[in-house]
Amino acid sequence: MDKQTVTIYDVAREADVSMATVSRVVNGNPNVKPATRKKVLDVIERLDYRPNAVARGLASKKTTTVGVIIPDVTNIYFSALARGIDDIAMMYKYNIILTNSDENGRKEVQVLNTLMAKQVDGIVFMGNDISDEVRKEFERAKTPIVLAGCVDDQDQMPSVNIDYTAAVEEATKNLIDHGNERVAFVSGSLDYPINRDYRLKGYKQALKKAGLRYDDKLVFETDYSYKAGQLLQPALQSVKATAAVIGDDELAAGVMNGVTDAGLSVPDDFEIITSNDTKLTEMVRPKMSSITQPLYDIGAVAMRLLTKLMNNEPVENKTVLLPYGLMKRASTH
Amino acid sequence: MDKQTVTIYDVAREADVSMATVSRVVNGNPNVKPATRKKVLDVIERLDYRPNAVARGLASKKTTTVGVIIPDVTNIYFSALARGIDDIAMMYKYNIILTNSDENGRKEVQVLNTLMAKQVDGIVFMGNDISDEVRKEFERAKTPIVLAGCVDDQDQMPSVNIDYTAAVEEATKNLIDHGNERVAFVSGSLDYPINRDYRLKGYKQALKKAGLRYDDKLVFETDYSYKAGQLLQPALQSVKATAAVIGDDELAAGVMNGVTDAGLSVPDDFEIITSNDTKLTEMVRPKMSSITQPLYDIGAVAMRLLTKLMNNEPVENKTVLLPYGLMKRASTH
DNA sequence: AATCAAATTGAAAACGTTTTCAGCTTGATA
DNA sequence: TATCAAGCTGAAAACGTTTTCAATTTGATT
Repeated sequence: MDKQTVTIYDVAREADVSMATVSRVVNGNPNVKPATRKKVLDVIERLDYRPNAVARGLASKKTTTVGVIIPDVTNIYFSALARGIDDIAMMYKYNIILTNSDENGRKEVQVLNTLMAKQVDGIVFMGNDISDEVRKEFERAKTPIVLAGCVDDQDQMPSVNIDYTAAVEEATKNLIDHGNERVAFVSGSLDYPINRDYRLKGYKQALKKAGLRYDDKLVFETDYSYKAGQLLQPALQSVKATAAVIGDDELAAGVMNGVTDAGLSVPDDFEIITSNDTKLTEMVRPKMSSITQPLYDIGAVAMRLLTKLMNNEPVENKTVLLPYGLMKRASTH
Repeated sequence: MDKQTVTIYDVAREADVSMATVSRVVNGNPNVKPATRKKVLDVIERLDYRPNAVARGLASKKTTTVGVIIPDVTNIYFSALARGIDDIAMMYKYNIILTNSDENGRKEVQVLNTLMAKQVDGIVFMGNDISDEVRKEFERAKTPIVLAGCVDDQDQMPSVNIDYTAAVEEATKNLIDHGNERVAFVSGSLDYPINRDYRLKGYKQALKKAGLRYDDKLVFETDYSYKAGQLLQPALQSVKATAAVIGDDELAAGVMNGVTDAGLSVPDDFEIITSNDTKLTEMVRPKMSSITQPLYDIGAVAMRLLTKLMNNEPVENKTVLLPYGLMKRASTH
């Protein structure tokens, strides 16, 4: 039934050497006489021997596997990060255990436990928020953890992000400079520090510098979904907003289509700047102006940082900010 | 440095029982006296003991981990399947090792090897094609494999799909019924059986039944990308196509925007039906009519099927076809 | 030929579980 | 009270590697 599995012991016997020697050649240890190496390699080939990574993991206490916690793979923003993570992981011979958390604290805790149980060598965590329970798990972890596209308001964890405050400030300023006096701030939950402490702060700063009064009627807290955006149009109109900075591309697409479907023109009647510069921004009409973020790179750099941490290599800067930009497309003047 | 790790042995000692008993209570084996169970659970709690899944995997020969090979997580079609896979996996207490293959045969083979080395209990494979080398790896695998959104032209592997031929035939017929005599077929590589043997076949059947001549000038073979679609407009115009059935939503969005940007009207001058019914179809203007597929379910069902295979449960039907539909939106009359 | 360091090798002990099998308890039944 | 089955429990052998440490071999040097 089960296909026969050949072990290091079989190879040792056939090659007439010890397991230790086989282990050495498999692991590329140079302390093996070339002739012996060849002999062993031949047997390995003949028997079609594959080292068992689980046994290896147990003996060496390294699994070459890292955990990745993602809110939802289906979200184009996070999947771009995930792609960066996986590519770099592969480059460094790691595999990735990917799990969707739905930003659900309980699920996150549970997943963290499973990952630790599986002895992953490290973890990349994505999400908008780090709940207290999650933070507690982070602390008990025996394993390095880095945050990607996820801000730590207590500034303890290694992380890779952009300067959301500055980016939103710049975007808001841009809209104000176009003559908009009532710029809406459309965001995901303000319980998330990334929105409350960073993005909103940037928005307020821009207002202040422009001498505009902050009006919390212009702040819209919703969830990151296309649908939510679409339904926002009446509310936006009722507060006389003529522009919006929006925290997520799908949400922005929703807002834009809501506005457009209501017969208004983007950008003539309503200007929009979104935040993540995913490929969605180019697919939608008009194309959306956006804060640009190096999405793939955020994931890639996070994973690279993690490899250093896992190797106990010195790390100059544990919280890295990647450069952002502002990409003008057709949803702004 | 390394935080102390507590083992089953420590628990056994503290609770004054054997490892076997600890193992039993951890695994919920009923053959333990309630008093003993409580005693052990208390110690587990006190020492904060977590079973080591790697050791467990070695001893039990089960890792509760499955491999998932995906062309690109960033592709909204595949990420929808992936989400279905992960949810069901979690429901059955499995984790997922996710790796991007880029449809690259060599990478696929390499990944399969890593997955087998890591002793995954099963594999879900996504992709447009199964190369000979990949098929060979499938055959040596000691582990069940199921295909999701991936067709096996040799009809040997367990798989979950929709009836692409019938779906494309219906879509094409719909376009023809609207009076289009020159319906283009825009597809990914025709090296992929899913396109060559299934979708194209449906297209031809519809033509035939409508008494229209098959013209290979109307068949466009390209890659699944927005950009590729956008660039297709001049070619489509030069062969006087007035409608198209398109094999991928991003590609379709590209075609549609290409057509629109060239000053033509969709659907008045050009009708479009796309294939995957991802959320993109709703975000784009006009919204795209599409063949509907239960994307999430394809992944979910594939994973469910895999769990049965992993448990050696009897399976009635190894190649399942889920129902498809046709969703009329604004890109067709 | 003797010597010594370096290069190669192997024996055996981890690694932390599960699982088998035999033995011990227990309580009910005859 | 003797007997027996059922319920619990523990000892120890896997599982398939890596790793340590000592032993052996080798080759150059004197």
